[in-house]
Amino acid sequence: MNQLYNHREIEKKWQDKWDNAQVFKSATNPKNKKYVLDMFPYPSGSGLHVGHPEGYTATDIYCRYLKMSGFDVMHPMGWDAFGLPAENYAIKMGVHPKVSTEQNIKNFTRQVKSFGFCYDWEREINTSSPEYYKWSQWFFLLLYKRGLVYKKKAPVNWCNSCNTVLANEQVVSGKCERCESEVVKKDLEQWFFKVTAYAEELLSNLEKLEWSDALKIMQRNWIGKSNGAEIDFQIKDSDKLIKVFTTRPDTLYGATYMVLAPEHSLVNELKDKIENFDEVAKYIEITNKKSELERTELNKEKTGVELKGILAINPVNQKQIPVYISDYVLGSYGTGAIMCVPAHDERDFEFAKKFNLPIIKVIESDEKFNENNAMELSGTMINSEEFNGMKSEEAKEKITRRANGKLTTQYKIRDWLVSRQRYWGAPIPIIYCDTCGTVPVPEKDLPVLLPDDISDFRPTGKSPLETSPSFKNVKCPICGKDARREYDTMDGFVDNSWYYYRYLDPKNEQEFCSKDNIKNWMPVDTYVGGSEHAVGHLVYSRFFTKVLRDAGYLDFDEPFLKLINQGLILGEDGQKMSKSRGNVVNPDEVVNEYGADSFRMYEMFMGPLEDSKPWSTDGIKGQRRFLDKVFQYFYNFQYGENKDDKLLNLLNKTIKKVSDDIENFRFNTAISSLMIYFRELSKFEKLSKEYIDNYIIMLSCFAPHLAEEIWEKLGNKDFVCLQNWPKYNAELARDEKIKLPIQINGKLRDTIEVDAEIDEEKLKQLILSREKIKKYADGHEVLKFIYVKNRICNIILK
RNA sequence: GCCGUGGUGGCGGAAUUGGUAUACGCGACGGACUUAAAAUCCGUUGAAGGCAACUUCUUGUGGGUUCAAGUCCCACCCACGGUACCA
Repeated sequence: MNQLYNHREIEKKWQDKWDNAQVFKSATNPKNKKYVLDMFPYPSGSGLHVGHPEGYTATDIYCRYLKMSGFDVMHPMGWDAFGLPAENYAIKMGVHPKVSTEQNIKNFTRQVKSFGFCYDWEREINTSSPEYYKWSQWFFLLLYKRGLVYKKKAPVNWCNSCNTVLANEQVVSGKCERCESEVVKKDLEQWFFKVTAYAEELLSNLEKLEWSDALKIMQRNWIGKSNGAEIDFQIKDSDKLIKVFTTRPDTLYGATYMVLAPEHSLVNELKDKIENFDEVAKYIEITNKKSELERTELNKEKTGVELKGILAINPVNQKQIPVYISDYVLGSYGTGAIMCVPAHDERDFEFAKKFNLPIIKVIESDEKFNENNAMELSGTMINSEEFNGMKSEEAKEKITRRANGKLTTQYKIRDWLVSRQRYWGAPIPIIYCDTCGTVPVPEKDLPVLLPDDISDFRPTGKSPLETSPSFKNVKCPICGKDARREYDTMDGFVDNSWYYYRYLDPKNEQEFCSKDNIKNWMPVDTYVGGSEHAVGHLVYSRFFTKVLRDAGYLDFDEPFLKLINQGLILGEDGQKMSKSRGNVVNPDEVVNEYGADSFRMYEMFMGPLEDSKPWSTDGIKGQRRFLDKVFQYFYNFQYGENKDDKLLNLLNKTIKKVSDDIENFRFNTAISSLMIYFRELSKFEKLSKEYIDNYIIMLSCFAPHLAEEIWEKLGNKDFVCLQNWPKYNAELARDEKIKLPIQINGKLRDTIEVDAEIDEEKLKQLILSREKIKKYADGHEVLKFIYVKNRICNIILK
């Protein structure tokens, strides 16, 4: 009689039991700590995506394994609840963001809990709660105190649909990462965090992290370090200078013109001297109207306008060269102005061709130099007076000195724009007083609460906080006179740049986290999440940690030692899951129909964690089938005294394989070995405890509910998740007899079972006397006999 | 364009890091059970040829190194991800 495995009953039962017994509570005084962190989710309105439990199952298996192996594990979960998605959802549904966020968190909690993950729920955090965002505001003040926050009017990314500014990291190929509308530039006064102050360290410390090379390279490119020189060009008949940054000071003798970014301040300063200012002004206006996307469009023909009447003087040879403005020069990088060497820079070359500017070669290289291209390699100097004949690399420093320039370094990374003209975020803790100016809110007055007396959260381009009378007016903390608060709120990324500290001390009202707790648990040993945060969250978190270190709160440099990026789970059609494609898989339905254990097993079995892979409903059925068989087998099983050497050998191999695989996050092959062992195991009716218990313990990481149920059925006390992880015995895992493949001239012709310790000469005799081999070998001379121990044998015949 | 990752059966993938390619799972086909279907169980399953034992071919393409290549080297093609005139 087949006994059905009732996942709904069993999973609920064990989740409650774990809860009541508080088995996943983390230690207060860890000796042997491991901090395993998941990227916490945005509690969006659409509920959990099947991609979430992929990473969460991976860390869950790992944590269960670590616990059973004797480690004190920190494994928390929480909600990244502030930010645009939560607010946009609330506006759409016509409710207060607080209400919808609470609903969503409730739903997410139910969903996450349905998988039986071993989180310590007492540490749950919610970034939109005042107890949490008080400390986000405190971080703002800490940075302010340390000179790492400033307010500046600057051209910033503006999303016309979300009606707010965006950080560079939130602009994806010229579009808003949230709503995909085109992003335009606007001149606005905004708050920035000075991430650039740590650019060099953010770059150099990457080396000591156990992150994938791909991810490190992404960060390296984002930080974008370039070594070069700053050189001043005097403007003729003026006391003004054009300062340029170049990575190729060696090409200075080849500079035939200069270009300023259209937004460069010199353009206005030189207004009176520019003979064609009308034309120039028109060009600037057209540029301003362009969206970021249009301006950076690929293969666009170069445009620009000469500043007539303006000439710059090359500091090395006093040559007078024309000055242009063009949108191929960015105002935000370097000095916003460049010297142009068309012979040795592709973009300058294109521009020079179009405007008929002279092209002077100053470097020769062995490589062939096509007349339709710029030669961008290094080589030997020519046309450069006393530097001729010198290696160009060597000339860089010498020419810089000759030009009175200085060697410098530039980074692509920009300071982090943190102001948002939206409601659902932590208010920026700043007060504006007519007498005292910009005044930070005193720490004792934190948190600055989000006001409740706002009815309309729709984005208008100005923060909705401005419409709240209770929020707006405040007394100046210094002089006590009437003042007003900053209306803008902070980017949600501010909240999630430090959440991994708060988990360690979530109820502390005096500090963001006590020093003891930081010492006990940080840094994070293993961090798992999607690669979409490669340059945003992961850069900001590293920045926050470095600031905390310099402020004396901690003594390490990096928050996340090891990082694993799980791949995307695609729809059954191989495309990215989306509502419009109709290929979204709802985890609730899957858990309800097949159970959390089947879901967990399936997602781990799909393939390597890091890979993107398509969902398959048949695939999850297969896992359910396997678990059914396991349940079936153990349902009526009773321990006996029976032993079997072959099975014991396989058990020890399986323990080794599964342990290694879990430590390296290779869960697909771990499950495969668990299946292979079960196939052999199930051939026996009775077996002694070790064949069974060790197996159930291993299985409990992957299918914890089922494993507990079987464990209990077999009459065992206590939870299976509190058992010790099995140790493998190398002696028992070794094979005495091995199957050896035999090749003749590299082709497989035979296999032979031999003693593992057989010596080569004996083996050779044995093999050459075999009928199958004789058939090939007779009449041929054996040129070579290759034996790779326990691997293969290859006979080379003449 | 540049940078990165990857191309293995009908599908997801495995391969001890240079040593029996296709483990494990899915699907498909055949059989058992059933009035029938589902579920379950047993068997077959890279391709081609042969009644057969067996033979030949096969890891994106083309070369190379080696006793031996999915794995190493060179060239190319394709897919995915990142980036976007960064001077």
